[in-house]
Amino acid sequence: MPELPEVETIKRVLEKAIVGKTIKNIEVRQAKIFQGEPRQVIGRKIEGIERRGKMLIIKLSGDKALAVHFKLTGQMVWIEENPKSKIQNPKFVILGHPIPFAGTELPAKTTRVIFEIDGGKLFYNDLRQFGWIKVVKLDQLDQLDQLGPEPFDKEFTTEYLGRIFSRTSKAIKLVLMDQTKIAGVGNIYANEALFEAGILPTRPAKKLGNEEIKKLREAIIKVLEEGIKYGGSSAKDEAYIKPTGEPGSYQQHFRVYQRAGEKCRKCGTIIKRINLGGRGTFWCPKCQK
DNA sequence: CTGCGGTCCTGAAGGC
DNA sequence: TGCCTTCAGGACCGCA
Repeated sequence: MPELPEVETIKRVLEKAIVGKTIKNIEVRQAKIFQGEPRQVIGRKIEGIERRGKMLIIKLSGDKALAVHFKLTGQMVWIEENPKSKIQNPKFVILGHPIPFAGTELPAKTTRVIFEIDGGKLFYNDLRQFGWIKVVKLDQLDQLDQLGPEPFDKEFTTEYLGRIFSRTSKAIKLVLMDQTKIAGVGNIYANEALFEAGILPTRPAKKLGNEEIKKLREAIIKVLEEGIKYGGSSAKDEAYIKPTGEPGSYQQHFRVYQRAGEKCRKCGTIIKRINLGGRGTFWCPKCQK
């Protein structure tokens, strides 16, 4: 599921691929996914790509933008037309590499929206159709979602976390995943950060000590940076891939996520799993207190 | 205001 | 083998 590092990866790839180009047409294959009028964005130039929490923002000329939320199974795949191809049916390449998209044809059964852009096509695929793409005015972007501070921003301080944690007795993991308190942290990175900080996911937020809060803040930043470094995580049952069609590799570095029954990398104790707020929750009973 | 549970959707996995 | 049920999961909505 695309969380902050996955959306950041998508952002960085698309920045290189489509900024400066014009949207020539939009094919909406699943009406509920695309909210707004395609004709309001057709003909506009892509001026920049940004990320806010788990949302991708495609800034367009004029006062418009496309806001994309991938939810559980959304993907963006950029297929570039090969300008050098002399073949009648132009070969497609992905950012210069003639590799097939995950071994399948595009559009796929799960393709919900196709953007025809100068030089290629951008496919929005979404198996479970929880995601959306909205046409918004630039000045309405902030109203789209009430999001807490970005973990890489300077307001994301130990003091800030202390303040929000002190107000609730909810399990700390649920607070980390609350987008109105911290933008961009989802299930994978909440699990990983709590292991890294040595804190049990079920601990009431208000019971954390100052030293633990400081460690947790650093752990959140550390695991998110790692996630970005490895191009996000394409774990089993997860639909995330980079817009190049390649998977991320952070799943190879998971400390606890989806490792129930396996040995803790630090102490060898068997990793446990429970359901917390309806989400798979993983921890090491020895390393986390 | 907070917190909880239902909802959307599909494919995989489990039960008999 | 095959049908039916259950489950995962981000964010929103309605209700207590």
